[in-house]
Amino acid sequence: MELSERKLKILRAIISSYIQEGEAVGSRTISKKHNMGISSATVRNEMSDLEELGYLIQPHTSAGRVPTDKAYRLYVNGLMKSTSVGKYSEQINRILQEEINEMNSFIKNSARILSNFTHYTSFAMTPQLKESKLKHIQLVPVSDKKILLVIVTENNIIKNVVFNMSSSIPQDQLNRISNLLTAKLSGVKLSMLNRELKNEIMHEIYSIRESFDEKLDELMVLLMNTANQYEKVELYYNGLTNILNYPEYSDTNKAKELLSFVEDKESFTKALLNVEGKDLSILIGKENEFEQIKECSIVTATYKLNGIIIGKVGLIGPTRMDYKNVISMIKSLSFNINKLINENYTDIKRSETDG
Amino acid sequence: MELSERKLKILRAIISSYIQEGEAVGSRTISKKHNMGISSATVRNEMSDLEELGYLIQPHTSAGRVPTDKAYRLYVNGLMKSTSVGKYSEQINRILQEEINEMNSFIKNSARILSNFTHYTSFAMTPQLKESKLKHIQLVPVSDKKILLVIVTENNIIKNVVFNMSSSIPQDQLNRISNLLTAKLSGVKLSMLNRELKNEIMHEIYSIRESFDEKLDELMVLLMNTANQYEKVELYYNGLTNILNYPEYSDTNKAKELLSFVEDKESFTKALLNVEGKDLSILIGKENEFEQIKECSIVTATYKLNGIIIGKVGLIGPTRMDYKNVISMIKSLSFNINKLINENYTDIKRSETDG
DNA sequence: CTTAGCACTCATTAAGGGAGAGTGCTAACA
DNA sequence: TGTTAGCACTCTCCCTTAATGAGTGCTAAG
Repeated sequence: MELSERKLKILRAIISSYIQEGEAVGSRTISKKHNMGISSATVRNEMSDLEELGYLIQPHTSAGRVPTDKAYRLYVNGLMKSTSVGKYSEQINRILQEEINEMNSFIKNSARILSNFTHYTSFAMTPQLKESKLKHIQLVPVSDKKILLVIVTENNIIKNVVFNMSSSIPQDQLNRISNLLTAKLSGVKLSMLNRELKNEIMHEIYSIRESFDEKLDELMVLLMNTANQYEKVELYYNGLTNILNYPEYSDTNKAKELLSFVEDKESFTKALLNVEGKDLSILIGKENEFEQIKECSIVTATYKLNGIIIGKVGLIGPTRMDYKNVISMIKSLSFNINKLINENYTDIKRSETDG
Repeated sequence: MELSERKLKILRAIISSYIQEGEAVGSRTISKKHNMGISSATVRNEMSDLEELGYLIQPHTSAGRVPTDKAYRLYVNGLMKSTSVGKYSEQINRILQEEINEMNSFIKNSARILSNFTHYTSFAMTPQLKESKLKHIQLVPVSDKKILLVIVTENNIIKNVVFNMSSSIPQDQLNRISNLLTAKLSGVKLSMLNRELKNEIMHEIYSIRESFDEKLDELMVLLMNTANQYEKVELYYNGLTNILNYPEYSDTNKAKELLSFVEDKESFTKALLNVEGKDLSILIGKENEFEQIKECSIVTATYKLNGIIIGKVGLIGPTRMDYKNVISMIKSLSFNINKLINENYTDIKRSETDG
């Protein structure tokens, strides 16, 4: 059944009001404050219909009405006035620039911006790199038997891993091995590292016959074994306590339940990875998979590198979320993230000085 | 005025009970449950004295009594049965080992252990390195004009900074510069980097006359300018929401006030740095400097490298904290942190292969 | 010095009773 | 047929009142 123009108008008014005030909306409020030129009785009739259709519920008989998840869904799908990329775009761009040099700081900064501007709890995932290609490998001596492996991807993203070797390798050999590995592995995807590639490369390398074979072998094993670590995604939050601003969570137990869920990075990351990778995804209330967040909405945006999604930013708040503002904000943010990432972390032809 | 043996016994019983239950303790409870062989009336007389002496207060006339900060101070200073290094020491050691290779992960892990074992909110500061000496410097090409600077200190701690250069430097030159910088700067304290040292070193280097002077100059300026960044301390939390378990914070506003304070890493770090650097420091209630935590206790332990304090771990909770357990736990933890750090991150004679 | 006894205090809880917000329904009106 | 005024009804919220009970301080006797 299609909703009449008037029903839509009333529904929108109710949703707006509820998002603002957080209290059940009565017919009189709508009739008066939103100058509909319609009496409260008429509004009541319409509201009664809207309730029957599943867009509204009454907390109790003599309360006003509250929008359902279905109503919010309708709202974000088009009922709210569509939002352009927000007015804060330039400001966001400026703040993002401040931490552009290092990817993780950049992402951390993104989360901070989002919660500062929206007053919800924000989060940001660092890039997944399994599809990234290696560009440069550098081994750095740390201590006698510890070696730092620095990986630079073609996206200019940097990863560190420390290895424990069974015996020490002198500096000049480390440099030679670094050059060798860079030459052999550059252009190879991180996700390919842990395959039979190792044997193949070892074969090639053995044919050159260097004097540090057995060490190189051990090194390769370690390198391959820890390859899956590079996929490890970090999650940053900001504004966890913002949740406590909303009357929905004035009950400590409710607040605790939600905060504990969010604070547990592992399960929350899992939940986020499950979210479909659309440019902008909005999950409202019971659309969420996990019980603890079925009264929340999660808005996430992706960021891409060369067209491939590598991470997500977003925020979580009560279903009564200021979607309009939030969406405008998150669009601005992800627009700027994408722009800056692709300016600063994009694939570049390998420098001729390599190898 | 000295407290009589009996007064001390009663006070200890009250504190224990209040730490356990979180509710004002009455004379009857003490007389009965702690089998003192003393009537409640006698206990009342003693409690009245203790109140006059500032060890107890009554929330209201007909409530039992609650220990004051002064009472907790007495308690931790010796009233509670002294704690040995706890029984979980081995378990802690095992868990710490899992993330031993990289300092920041190690510290993050420490915070996790602390909150998991105590159910309070824990925190851990990453090492301050201004007193650390450089051991190795490696420049790694990232993109055309971006260079990664990897610093390894004599403590085997690794720091990364990405620079933007005005022009590109080929790989082989980067290696030569790296070697040069390692040779010139190893043994130098990080805190010395931003001084006139630069000019001195440049002087020396100029005398060697390489072909890339102006780039090196730029690089040195960047390196020196960002030197203060190496001191930047990171703060990790764990179990933020544990605070919500305690009835003291069943009021959302109180919880929010505290959580916001703790969540603000900058000001909280500042607060922590102000704490005197004893092996074990306990700040009870109003002993804390900041208004927002004057109803909390903060227990911190330091960790050292070669006898120098480089960081802190600790936890925050209501003044009604289970000091006995907490102190035992944190002693175990810091003991193991110190042990492992000094095994894995201790100064080592520079390898002969350097330079 | 200790303790039994007792009056007193005060938080907590439950019950009762407006007040107010909002509804549903009906009947009249355009 | 849709709209609206009117009204009874419902239910929450808040205030008051009263009962309960935990715990105290004081006194007087042991």
